[in-house]
Amino acid sequence: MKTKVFIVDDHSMVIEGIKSMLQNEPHIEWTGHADNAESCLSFLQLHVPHVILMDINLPDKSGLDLCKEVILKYPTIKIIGLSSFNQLSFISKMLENGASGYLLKNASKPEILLAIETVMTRKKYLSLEASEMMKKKDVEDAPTLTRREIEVLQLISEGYTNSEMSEKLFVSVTTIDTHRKHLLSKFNAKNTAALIHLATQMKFI
Amino acid sequence: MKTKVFIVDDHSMVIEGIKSMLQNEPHIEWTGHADNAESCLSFLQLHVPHVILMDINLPDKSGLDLCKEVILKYPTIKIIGLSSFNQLSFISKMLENGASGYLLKNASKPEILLAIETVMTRKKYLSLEASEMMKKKDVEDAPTLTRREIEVLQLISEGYTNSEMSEKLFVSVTTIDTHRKHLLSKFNAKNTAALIHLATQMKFI
DNA sequence: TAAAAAATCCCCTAAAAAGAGGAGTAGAAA
DNA sequence: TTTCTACTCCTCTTTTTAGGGGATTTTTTA
Repeated sequence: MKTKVFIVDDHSMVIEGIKSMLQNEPHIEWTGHADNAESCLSFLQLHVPHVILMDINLPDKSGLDLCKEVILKYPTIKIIGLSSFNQLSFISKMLENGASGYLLKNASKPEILLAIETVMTRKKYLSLEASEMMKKKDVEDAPTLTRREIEVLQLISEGYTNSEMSEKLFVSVTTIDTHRKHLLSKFNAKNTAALIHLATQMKFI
Repeated sequence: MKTKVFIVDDHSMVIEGIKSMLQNEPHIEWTGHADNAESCLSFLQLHVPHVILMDINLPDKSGLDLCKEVILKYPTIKIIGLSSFNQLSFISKMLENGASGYLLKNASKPEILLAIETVMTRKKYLSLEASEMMKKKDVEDAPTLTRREIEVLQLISEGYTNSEMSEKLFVSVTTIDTHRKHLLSKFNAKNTAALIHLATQMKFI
């Protein structure tokens, strides 16, 4: 079965570029294109593709809103967000709004084909660059920890209590307590639970 | 410039399959194949390809060792590990030994092309399945949580105390306490810190 | 519809963590 | 040489969590 692909983008260059890449692919059927949200929606009333490659910046409506709308009306359609920018906020919003994938506009032919193939099997596809972005997320505002703090943090996450740590590290319980307080304030965490959650997400542990 | 690709695998079916997929690709030059480590190494003395697709299980030597050896002698060569198994230990060892990528033998044509393209630009490529594996790790022994438990778990990780949660969820503090106890026992965690650490790693939160 | 699972509520005690202070020492960097 | 940072140690009080029970009422689901 051929995968029916549709594209919405207001730059004809992008449309032509991708079209020429996909045109001769045996497993792809090019169903058409639209250069704005309005005409995309009217096309969908006549014909429902499997996959829509959707620009995030459209003239009449943001791709984010269009994405939400399309998914609501046609839940089977897989949407792959297209953008020139590798901005985290775009990527995550697009996925929140129901998109199955995200590609940069300079994506290569094999990458586009892989993305289409991947979303068709009910999986998500993020471009390498995009998934890198998703990974780092909060690494920006990660605090700077001292050697001892990292050590204590690690032990806390393993379930050690203060007194157990003090024995393990040959220091007083109050010392451990101090490190712990410093960790809480550096991470701006209300308590241990929040601390460990943040620290784990930020890959400290 | 064409990318010179070489393959080492003792199954001729795999070689033929991949060869037929890559043969007519304009950017790929098929330089040949070997069915064991020995003949691979002697081929490399005559001709250095850009990319080697390397099986992990070879008759005379493990792909892991061959990988290390090739990288040592020819540091410019990019190696993509091939395996039928999606085993975490293989994947990580292959990468430790200098490989630039990892593909399952049932990889599709676009995925192979993308992998080659990706490693050629000095980046790493892991198959979707492989990178999923790298992510989830311990998901196997993840406990089954109830709706309420997940809800409470989430709030704990955000730093809520029992009394705060009881207000938020309109239940008694003792109820929250019970959910908490169940969480600790389900995760086999000694305390909240260990609980949140495990739950975060297992992507519950 | 009956049994199982989930969610709710309660008791008690002990242990651990949080919050608020202050303070001395060794070593590195300015 | 001074200043800064990391590491260490302390007291005291309050809050929160853990560990041990037990019990009732809704929902699921077989």
